[in-house]
Amino acid sequence: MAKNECDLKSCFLCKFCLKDWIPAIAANRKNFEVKKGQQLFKEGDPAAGIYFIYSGAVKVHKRWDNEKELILRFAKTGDIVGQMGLGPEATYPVSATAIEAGLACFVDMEFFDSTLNINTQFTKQLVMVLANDLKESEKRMRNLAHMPVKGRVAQALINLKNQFGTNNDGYINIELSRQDLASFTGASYESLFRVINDLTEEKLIGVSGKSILIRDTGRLVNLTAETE
Amino acid sequence: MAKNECDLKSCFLCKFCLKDWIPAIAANRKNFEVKKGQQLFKEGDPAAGIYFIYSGAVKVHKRWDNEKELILRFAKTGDIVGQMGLGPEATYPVSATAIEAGLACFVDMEFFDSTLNINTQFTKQLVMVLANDLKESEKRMRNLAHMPVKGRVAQALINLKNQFGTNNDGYINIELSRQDLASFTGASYESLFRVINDLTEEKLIGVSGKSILIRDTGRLVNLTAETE
DNA sequence: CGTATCTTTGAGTCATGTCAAAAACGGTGG
DNA sequence: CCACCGTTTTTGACATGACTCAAAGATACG
Repeated sequence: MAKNECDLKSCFLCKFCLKDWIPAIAANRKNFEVKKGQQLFKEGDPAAGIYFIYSGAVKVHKRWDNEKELILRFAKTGDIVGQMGLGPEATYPVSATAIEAGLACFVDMEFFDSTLNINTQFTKQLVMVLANDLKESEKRMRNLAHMPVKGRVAQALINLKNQFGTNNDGYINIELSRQDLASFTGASYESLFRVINDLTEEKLIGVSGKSILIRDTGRLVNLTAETE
Repeated sequence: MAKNECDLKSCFLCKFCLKDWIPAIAANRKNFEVKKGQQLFKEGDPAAGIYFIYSGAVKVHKRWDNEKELILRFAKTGDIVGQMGLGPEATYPVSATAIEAGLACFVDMEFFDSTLNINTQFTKQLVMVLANDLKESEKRMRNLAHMPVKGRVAQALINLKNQFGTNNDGYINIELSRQDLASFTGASYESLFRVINDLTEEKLIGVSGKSILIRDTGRLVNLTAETE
């Protein structure tokens, strides 16, 4: 393999980049290992650049009140993190923290920006990614406003299953702390706990340690529609 | 003015488009008047294309439950609507309805897509717009999860003032029904009503019909920080 | 084996939504 | 100009979902 080609198949950056631009990427990217719990950046930091996740998992979250936070979304292999640092404001509006060790790639904003100027296909792909994130965000926003906690937990579990898939036993392929799951659904720790209990008793899900198994997708989906 | 040049200064599409692409735009766009209350599209509709708002005001909203909705954002002169129709899903995930009469421009998805392929500057601008929308959306999401209604109303009023400005008397330059204001803050009609009352009594705002005047920005901003 | 960190449970409180009904408003047509 | 009807505003009472607080069990861990 040529030294200046991307050796990582799931590199969003390389996948959609011009052939003759790839050497420049190789020269400008910084690959590095990420430890569990490591913070890639936090809200308020100067927006230094964009991160591409090769492996592992990262939570993107936003604080409220020094105590509470909301997890906005998760990024895993092939996803981008830090794109909200784009635009005139020079700081990240959110934080990004690894929940699973892995490998990431950093590209500084200046180089990223020049890529956007040069590479239409890449920029277009970014538009698609952002449009999708926006769609998801607006859907969750609506849910936060109108859907009760139980439905939101159901929705969160469905989303997690879609994003991370399941292992051999059918358990969702991500281990989240209860606290993180609560922050992801926008509920308190205790509320989440009780709902998880309910769902287990009603046999909609199964729990083993931190792993969660969806037993009855149909009824879980019903919870997300509720009054309809 | 040449017939094939864009005659509308606030056309996002033309402003960032290549000179030699503008004739193609002129041939492919459809300008039309929008009446108050007119629905540009509704969620579930096939994503036919993108709308550019020249004048007037449009709300972008998402239903819940046939009764309730959340207003996600407003679009006015220079803004784009329908961009969430981008991507593999062929339907709009939201609705767009005029709250003020005005002028809009429609470009079908196919042509829009080919513009994205050809015009890097335009595509890059779109990235910036989307990144900004995403930022705003995620902020509001966090607020919906953790900020009490009063703070959200305060935030909504501040946002409206920033987006629409004020008229000679200092009143925010948009007339929203109370119902719409409630849907925008993610609260019930009655809750919104009581909060507006409170704020008026506390002399943070003034109300005249549907128009609202911000009297004390400082204390209003405090409400959005609350416990900090 | 003791200390710290999570889990689990219970009880109490409060913010917000719901429901219902009265009052005010606005337009329309006679 | 007024009587009427539909809509929006305003108010009160109430129900309840969800958060908070606090404390007792577990579990991990050095």
